[in-house]
This record gives sequence, C-alpha cells and structure tokens, in this order.
Amino acid sequence: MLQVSVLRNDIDFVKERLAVKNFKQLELVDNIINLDDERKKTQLTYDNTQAKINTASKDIGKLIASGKKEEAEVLKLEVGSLKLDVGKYNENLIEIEKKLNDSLVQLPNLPSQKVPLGKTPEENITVKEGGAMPQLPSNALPHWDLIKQYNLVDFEIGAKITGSGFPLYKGKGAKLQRALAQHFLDFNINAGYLEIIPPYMVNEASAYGTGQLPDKEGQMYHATADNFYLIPTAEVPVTNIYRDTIVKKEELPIKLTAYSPCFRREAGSFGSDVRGLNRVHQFEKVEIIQIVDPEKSYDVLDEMVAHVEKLIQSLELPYRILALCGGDMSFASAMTYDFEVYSAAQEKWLEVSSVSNFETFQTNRMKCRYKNAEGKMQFAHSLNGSSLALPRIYAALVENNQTENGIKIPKVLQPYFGSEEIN
RNA sequence: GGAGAGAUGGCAGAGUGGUCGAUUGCGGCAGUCUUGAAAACUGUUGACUGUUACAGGUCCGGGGGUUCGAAUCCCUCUCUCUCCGCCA
Repeated sequence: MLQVSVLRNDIDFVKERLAVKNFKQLELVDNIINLDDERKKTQLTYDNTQAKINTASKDIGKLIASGKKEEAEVLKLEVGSLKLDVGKYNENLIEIEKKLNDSLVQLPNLPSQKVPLGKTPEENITVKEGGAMPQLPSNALPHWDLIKQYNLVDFEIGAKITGSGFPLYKGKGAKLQRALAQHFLDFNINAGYLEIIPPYMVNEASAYGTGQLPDKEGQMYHATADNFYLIPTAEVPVTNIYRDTIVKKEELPIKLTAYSPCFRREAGSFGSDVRGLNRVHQFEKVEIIQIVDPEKSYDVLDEMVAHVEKLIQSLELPYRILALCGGDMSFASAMTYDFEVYSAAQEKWLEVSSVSNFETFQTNRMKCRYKNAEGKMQFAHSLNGSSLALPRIYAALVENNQTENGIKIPKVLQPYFGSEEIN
C-alpha cells in the first residue's frame, strides 16, 4: 500500500509511474487526496469536541470533590449534548477512513525508475543468458512422459485422491524432490539465510499484509470454517513474522529462507501451460526473504538475483534472466527479475523464480518499521524471491538430462539423491 | 473438550472509577567522575495522529457496553499458562 504522503508529495510523478504499470484508473489518485482532506477536516472537528468533553469531565470530578454538586450536574448536561455530536463525527470519520483505505489498497506499487517500459510479457528485457543448451535426440520425451516411464510422479492417483493438479511423487521421484529442496535450503543457509518452517495456513490479517487480500482472494484456497487461507507461497507467513513490529537497525538485513508447499487455485489456466508439472495446484518451493534498510534495497535485489543465478548454475540448466516491464509486474512489486530455465523437450522457457523489491509497499501494510540513524521511524523495505520453485526445475531437469539409459542427476544433487542416475 | 488463572511501555512488574499515558526496577541515551573503562551519581527515555510551531486527539491483548469520567466495572472474542480428558 502506498502512503498518502507519497501521493501528496508529487501527484504528477505518481500518476506517471502508475501509467508505466499500465494502471488505468488514475483519477483514483485525486479521489484519495480529496478523501484524505475530508478525513483531516473531520478528524479535527472530532478531536476538538473530544477535547471539550475531556476537560469538562475533569472539571466535573473537581466540582464533585469540592462539594459543588449542582454545578457538576449542569456541566454533565452540557457534556451529554457534546457526546451526541462526537458520536456523529466519529461515524463520519469511520466511513471516510474506510473509503480512503478501500481506495488506497487499489493502487498498485509504483515501479522503480529502472523498470523497462512495456505492457506485455513480450516487452520484458532479457538481461542475461547462461548455461549450455542440451542437444537432445529427436525422439526426446517431454517430462510428463518421462515421469511415467520412470514411475516418478503419478497425476492420476493425485487426481483420484484430491483433483487434477495435485501430483503424487513416489520412490525415486519423491527422493529427487527432497534432494532438490535440501540442496536449495543448504545453499540459502550457506549464504546467511535463517531457515524457517512456517505455518501453512494463515489468517486474514497475514494475507492482507503481503497483499494477497483483497485483490487475489480467488487465487487462494480458503478454509471457511476457521477463515484461514492455505498459503500460496511461504512469502506470506514468513514476511508476516514482521507484521506490527519495530525492528532494530542492527537487526537489518533480516534474511530468511523457507521450504513449504504452496497452494494455488490457478483459476482460468488452461492448455499446454498446465501440462504435467508446468502448472499445478500444490507444489513445493524454497523462498528467500529479506527485510532491509531502504537505502540498500536495490543492492540487495542485485545480490539476491546473483544468488539465485548461482543456484541455477549449480544445477547445470540453461537459463535466462528477464527484467519485467511495468505492465507485466505484479501488483505489489517495484522491480522484478524473473528467471526461466529452458525445458529442452518441450522447447519452452519455464519460469522458476521471481525476485522482487517491494520497497515499502508490504511493510506499510504490515506496519513493519525501524528507527533510522536519525532516530526517525520509517518503513523498512522488503524483498523476496523463489530459490527455487521445484516442479518446473524438476521438469527441466528430467527433460534436459534424459539419455537412452536413464536420467542423469546433476553432481550437486548426487550426495542428496544417493546416486548418479535414475534408470 | 472440562476447570481455573492471566494479557499493562524494549523487558520485568505496580496500579481495582477522577490529578494515570501510567509508580518502580532493569535496559537504552546524555552528563558528572576517570588516562580509558567499570562502578556510583544526575538527568532523560513509548507509539500513532496532528500543527509552520504550540495545542489537541488516540493507544494498558482485539471488539462492544456502562459512566460526566474506564487500565480499573460489565459483555464478548483471541491468545498464554496450570490442572484434567483426548491424542500423533
């Protein structure tokens, strides 16, 4: 959520930046400032009336103490009518504040100045490519055939137990998944991230804090009896550790990593996008999260991108890094880099990580603050990234490493997996 | 699931209707003393909102109520602890 003060500070700049994000309802910005003016005015009337009540109440106490009962009674009547007024002002205030907040949460984050211009994924900019493209024979199989052939993942049983998009991993297939997760976590921990195992369901306040609510409600599984949401990413519970907290400057940067299942309804997806492991309702992901000093957040973004790059390199997969253009960035992000790996049998790039700087967008919603060098309270910056999402890595790995005799396991995973090949 | 106790500032812990936004201790910050440090002593020290500034307003787990006035009384929810039950 943006701060009203940011809008007031330079309204034209805000509108220009929102336009970069392909946000159309620019009149919302003016509405918000008008509502905020109204809020201030109403607040002032309310405060002044309340101040009168407070002084009068103290006077009544004194009058009663000194035995002047009748004078006290007169004052009581006066206060009585003031209270009617204050009640009305308060109702107005609540209504205005609700409107203001409802409008404010509709504004996406402002994209950073570094964000490329553009509206569609085609306009994202490839900033780097790496890794060697595998040379597969013409009869190479896509991963959904390979996992069947080697008995690694069973979608049919998953669908029987739950529904489509809930894969069931078994045997070597399960172990490969676990090896990947283990490697990712260890890699992150070695880079100074603290491992967290968070709750996999969150309450409304947490879903709101990271921006899943109100605008992505339909994307989450909702346990209505208790009003809990299944997490769509570990980012939600882990970032919310710092909801309503004041962190010490010395504690920054806070670096956390978490492995968790992720649950996404993915309403509206179809076609080859959802084949095999490309898009599923339940998947595993290792996430990295940082809460940092605002002045350093873009250096940290670069550092996180470099970190994820090394992790992908360790798996010996061909990859590219995209700087997302304004129109393709998520609602809450100020700057995002996507990582894609090449899945050679599908002949397709698959997104496996998304690393973003949210600046104060999440920390403002969550009220996560810290005292800067001058002792002033301000919002910290939050960042997160996948390091990494497992299913698509799994898919690319299985496809790219297929041979006539089996599937080769990258060196770095062998200690975790226990052998060099699946056959 | 049953019974009981509790939730107060960074922490500990007072406060049971009016001068309490809150005693005190610890911690933090500043100073005195010291070559420096420790100790001791003195002062200072919550957040939000608001104003050019002052003032003002709000916050004692959340929400609601009683009252001229609530940290304090009532209702309700949440959480924590103890005991019992159940249970991986």
